[in-house]
Amino acid sequence: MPRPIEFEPDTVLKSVMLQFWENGYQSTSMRDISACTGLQPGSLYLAYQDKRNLFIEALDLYINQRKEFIKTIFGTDEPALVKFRNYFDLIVKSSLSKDGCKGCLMVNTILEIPLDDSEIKDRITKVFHDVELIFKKTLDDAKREGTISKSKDTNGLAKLIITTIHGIRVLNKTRPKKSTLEAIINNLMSAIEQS
Amino acid sequence: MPRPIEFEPDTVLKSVMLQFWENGYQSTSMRDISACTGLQPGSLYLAYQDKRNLFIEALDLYINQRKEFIKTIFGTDEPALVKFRNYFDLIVKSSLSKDGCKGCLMVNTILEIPLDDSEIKDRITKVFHDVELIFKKTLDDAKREGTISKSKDTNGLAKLIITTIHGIRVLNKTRPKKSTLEAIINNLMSAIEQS
DNA sequence: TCTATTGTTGAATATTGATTCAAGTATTAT
DNA sequence: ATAATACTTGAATCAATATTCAACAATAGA
Repeated sequence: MPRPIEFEPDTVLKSVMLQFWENGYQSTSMRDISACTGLQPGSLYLAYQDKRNLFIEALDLYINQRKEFIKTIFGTDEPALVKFRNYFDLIVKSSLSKDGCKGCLMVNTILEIPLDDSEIKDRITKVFHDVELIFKKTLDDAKREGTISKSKDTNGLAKLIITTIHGIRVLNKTRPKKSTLEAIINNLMSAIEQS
Repeated sequence: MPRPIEFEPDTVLKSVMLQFWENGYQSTSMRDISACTGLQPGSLYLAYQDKRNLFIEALDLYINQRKEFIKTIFGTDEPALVKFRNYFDLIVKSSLSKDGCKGCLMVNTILEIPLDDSEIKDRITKVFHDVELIFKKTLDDAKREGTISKSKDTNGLAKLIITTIHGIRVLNKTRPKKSTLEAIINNLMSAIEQS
């Protein structure tokens, strides 16, 4: 009976996500969103309630993409240290790409949102924690494979790794050179492998 | 001849800086600034031209405070590795304080400002670079003191350290536990000292 | 005391923002 | 075809924003 939707939800949400990623939450106006999606305010509000909710849906899309990305790297049966090397190489590669300066939407968001918006903050914090856990498990694998010392604090090392990744996302805003990123990664890899 | 200024510029600029630090550039309105300083719009605009310029002056105040902080730690004649330990301890301490979740105004800002605002971006990038250089020199001191291996890549290690600090500033938004921060720092210290 | 100069006030302005809504439109079941 | 339903349109609304300005006030030199 009803009139069918004219836009493709996946396409629209992706455009919205890219817009928020590039300009941040506050600096993206509903008019920008109207422009980049081709949807009029009425359609946007009917489909997504309000700006904040639209943002959350866009953020979720980003988060799911990231989770997929992590899974494709750490879900393989490669040696643990190779997984890290592959992951770091891709981080460097994306950092150097045209869009590298956009950083990470989760990192950008957690710094931008008001301190009291715990819904969004908790969503992002949870992802950080999940990723950290994947790092820890992979480091434990490395122990079992005999490629890192049994005495390593894999828990703390996992925390250092994700913290460094966050730091690189900050650094990306300054358009770092390839040699800079590689130096960071090489020293981080040394910290993982050493002793 | 002229009527003298009624407010204390240092006090006003400090209030403004704290406001921007807590809420970010976009989320701080001129009305907020009027409220937190007690100055009326007319006075603010006469003294500081516009919001962006006021922000830059507040940012400069923050930057100078940070430079002082770094100088008090790395300008001493303590052993190089003790300087780093002292610095990290203070980072942890401030991260755990009530205001720790505010992060670092420079990090917050470089993520929030539009990608094309190179004046502010370059100002912050330069500070990051200066700090990195202090780290590198201190690491070179450590080599001379014989507390780290001569084969260490002090340049890259300095980059890893500042990147980790940036990462901690991101992490601070998630209200990390003391043990988390200490684990990161301990593993970073290991990376500095090892082999 | 008077005047030139600069600081202060807070209401007014002009712009932009998110959001709403009345009117129109496309579909499908009848 | 028609009715019922849900989507689309884009102008209208309402609040908030940065900024300006005319009136007033305080100082210091004459």
